[in-house]
Amino acid sequence: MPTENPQKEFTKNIWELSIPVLALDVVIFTIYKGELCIVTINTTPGVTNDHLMRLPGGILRSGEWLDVAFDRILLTKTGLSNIYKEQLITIGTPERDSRGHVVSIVYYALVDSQILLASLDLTRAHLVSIGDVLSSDIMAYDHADIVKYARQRLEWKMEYTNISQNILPARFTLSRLQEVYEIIFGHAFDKRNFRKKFLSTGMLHETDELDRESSNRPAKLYEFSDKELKITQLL
Amino acid sequence: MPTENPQKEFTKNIWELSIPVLALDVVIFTIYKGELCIVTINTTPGVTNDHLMRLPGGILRSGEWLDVAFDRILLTKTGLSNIYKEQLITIGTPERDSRGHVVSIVYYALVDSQILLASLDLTRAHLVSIGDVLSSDIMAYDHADIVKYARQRLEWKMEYTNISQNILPARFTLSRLQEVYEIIFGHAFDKRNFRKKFLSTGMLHETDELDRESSNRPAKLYEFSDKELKITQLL
DNA sequence: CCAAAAGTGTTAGGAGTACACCCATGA
DNA sequence: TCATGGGTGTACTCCTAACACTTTTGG
Repeated sequence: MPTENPQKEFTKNIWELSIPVLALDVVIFTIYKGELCIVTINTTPGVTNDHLMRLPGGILRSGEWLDVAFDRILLTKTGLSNIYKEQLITIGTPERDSRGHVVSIVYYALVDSQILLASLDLTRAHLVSIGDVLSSDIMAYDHADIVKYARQRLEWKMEYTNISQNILPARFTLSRLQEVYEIIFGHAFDKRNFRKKFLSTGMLHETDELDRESSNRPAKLYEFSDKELKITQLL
Repeated sequence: MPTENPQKEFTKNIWELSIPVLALDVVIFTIYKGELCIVTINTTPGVTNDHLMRLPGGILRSGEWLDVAFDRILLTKTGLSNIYKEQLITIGTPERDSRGHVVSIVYYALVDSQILLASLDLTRAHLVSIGDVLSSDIMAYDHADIVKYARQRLEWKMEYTNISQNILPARFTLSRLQEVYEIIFGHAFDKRNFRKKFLSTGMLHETDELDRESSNRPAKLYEFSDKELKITQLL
């Protein structure tokens, strides 16, 4: 039963209220060692089968804006902050969590792996490849289904928007951009056509900087001209 | 403060709880008298400025599946049942409702106007054209913004799926289908190209029935071959 | 027989796709 | 000088878009 002061014993009593509890979960995508990966955290021991992973998530507080809750939960669960996100879906099946009725607002997010690794708290969070998530039962609740759905949405969005900039560093070579697309779509693209298409959209801006990392011919570095989401058929 | 028996005094006390209240709202689209319209209901007197309309909506109950809540709220607020819907977005800005923090899961739905008019409870619900919704301040809260967003999503979905079947009767003429597209997109399409394109997708199935309503040459009636959502570039 | 909507093909231009060689650099 | 990835153009095919007349019916 609810207490006289619900704010004080928040986590203890919310499960006993007469309305569903609102949670927020996020599928954080990055590209790491040539694979599309997501960030997972350990499940609370005792609540689900141990050894299972879950998506970073937490409970929304009263009066808290969704964006604020997102940042708070992201930071406390993974150590990350200020990453690109979009709302994906809200899931409300009552049986999802054994503790009570949880309705979960799910986001997906994109982050460059360099930025990710610089602030990810590896004592709590891990990187798992999409292949592993979808082929083995390592995710608790229905989180593997959510990841599958998020991956599909990501693919669609990559086809007709400039969101790929959020999974890359600010400056990148066209070969790297193409590699990102090939990893996410799971097949190769023709180099000349890919460049032609992408450059013709006007979404990219050529810098006067060269990539000096490789021991081959240095590649030109590009950046996206618009930081905002822009819609253009790409592939 | 919460009572000893929150279930009993449900609507009175939920505003005082420590977590946000979850609501469900729906933008119901139909085509009526050559215009794209939505269903609105009156706002509760005293809660907002009177004379304002709002989207049909209600509070989600604990343990209630989203689909069940949707059907319940739809029926009690409008008299409708069993209509096509998709989840649109979840909005959680704390200031939306003056009574407290409401997080609202918004759906959009499509229904043929004949079916709509057969069961819509006109004492509580009304039809308003999209033009009126967007050009005048007749919607309470942020509901006009939601409608605008829903209309955009509808347009996108019409471009590459077979959802238009849900705003039409089971059998319809190609001219009627084209008219629906012209109303929603706000411009004319070439008759021959439109038919060619639509028929080439294989989404339509020609029946042996003719439309005998008009005083002109009777048109063939078609139906969609798949009831499920099917994805194909259309326009 | 007239008015009104149904129904039907062709062509020209643009976009997409397939394809192979030279270039610049560091080791 | 060699290995490696960077960078470029063309031809063919397919899809898109523009366009006008004949057919069928009810009144």
